Amino acid sequence: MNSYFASVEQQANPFLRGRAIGVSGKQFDHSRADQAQRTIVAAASREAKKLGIKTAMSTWEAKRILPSLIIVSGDPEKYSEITNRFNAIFHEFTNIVEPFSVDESFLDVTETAKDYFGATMIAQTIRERLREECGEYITASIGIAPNKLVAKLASESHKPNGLTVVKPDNVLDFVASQALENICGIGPSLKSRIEEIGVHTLLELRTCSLEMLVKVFKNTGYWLYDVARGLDESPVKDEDSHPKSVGHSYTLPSDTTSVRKIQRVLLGLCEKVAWRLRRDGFLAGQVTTCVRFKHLDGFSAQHRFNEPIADGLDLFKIAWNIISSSQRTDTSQSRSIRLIGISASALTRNPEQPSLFLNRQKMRLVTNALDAIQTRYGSGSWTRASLLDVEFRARSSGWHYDHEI
DNA sequence: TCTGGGGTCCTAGGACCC
DNA sequence: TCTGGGGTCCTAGGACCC
Repeated sequence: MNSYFASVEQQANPFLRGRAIGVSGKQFDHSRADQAQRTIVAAASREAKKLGIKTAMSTWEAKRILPSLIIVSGDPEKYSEITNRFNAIFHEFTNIVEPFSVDESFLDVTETAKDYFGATMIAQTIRERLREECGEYITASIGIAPNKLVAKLASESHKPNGLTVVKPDNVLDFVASQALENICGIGPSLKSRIEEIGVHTLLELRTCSLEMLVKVFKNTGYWLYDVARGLDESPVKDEDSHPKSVGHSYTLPSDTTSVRKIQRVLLGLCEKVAWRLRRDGFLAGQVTTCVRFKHLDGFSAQHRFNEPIADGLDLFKIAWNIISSSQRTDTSQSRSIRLIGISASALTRNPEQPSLFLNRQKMRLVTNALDAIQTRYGSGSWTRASLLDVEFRARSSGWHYDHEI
């Protein structure tokens, strides 16, 4: 999809059409639009891009470059709803659909299209269906090729609203015409490592022997050898493969050393993650937390455990343990914290077996009831009292989460 | 007084086992 | 007189993608 979040917003709100808009990475406070806020431009409209706005710029910088830029707060739930809609359209044409990100999917149409003409027909029909179902502002660029590597490259070669076909006979020429960094998987670091051996284009990369590439890049060398030739055997994966991790992170409006604030944010994040785990029927066997300090340095640490969990408070206890036991968050040094993140992984399907422990069974009744409320009334319809920004506790000495949350 | 938030995959070292 | 070889799992960090 092209300028995805921005197009969705322009589709939803006619006032925004034809205007330079930037969709922010999180809630944007328009009452303090003149101040620097800790968010970035997650997507810029076509009009904004023309005027120099780039994805991942801070909104502060974007506003400096283009004061008339309209900042719209991002709405992830809305975007993933549209994503579900277009993936449903893709399923009209093949059963093999691999969502690659919120705005990109791979389709294997080998069986349904038969040849490149058929694939082109499918692409054009998909474009019509997108217009019908999602509106004319939400446009896609499509690439058709013998494999995922080249198809992705092709889809990005003509934007917006492009359709690029690379038949097998043209793969070598097409790949040779591309810059190293256009390849999905060659980022700034790998690019400079490649340039260090005197290779600056994909054509030059093709002259490198496999032995040399493996010697320099280890396993990545095999992949680079294939990339230079437009070879890619990786299959289009069916989407029923379940996620590997579920996480949330939050950048505080201002840095803090307050243990209470940090715990409150962490518990809120754990609650969100736990809710998604339960909603999607998963249990987590590993928790990773990450902390970023004032100057953007930070660390992450993880803990694996034997009895998988999907309860917010359980996640919190483990996550807090990780943070508080780390020497790098030593409270005597009380380093100012900017960001807190938590991620649940080692996911397994929840067999819905009744727990052996009575208090676990009771808690399950409570969480089931809370989940039902959340399903019916939406996220945010309940919260833990300890997440409220109110001083309501009588006792002020120390902090004991078992009692107070 | 600058850089969000959601992910995946790989690597390297250490603990531990036989 | 002396510590090989094969393997798994866990952890921290980094690169990369959108």
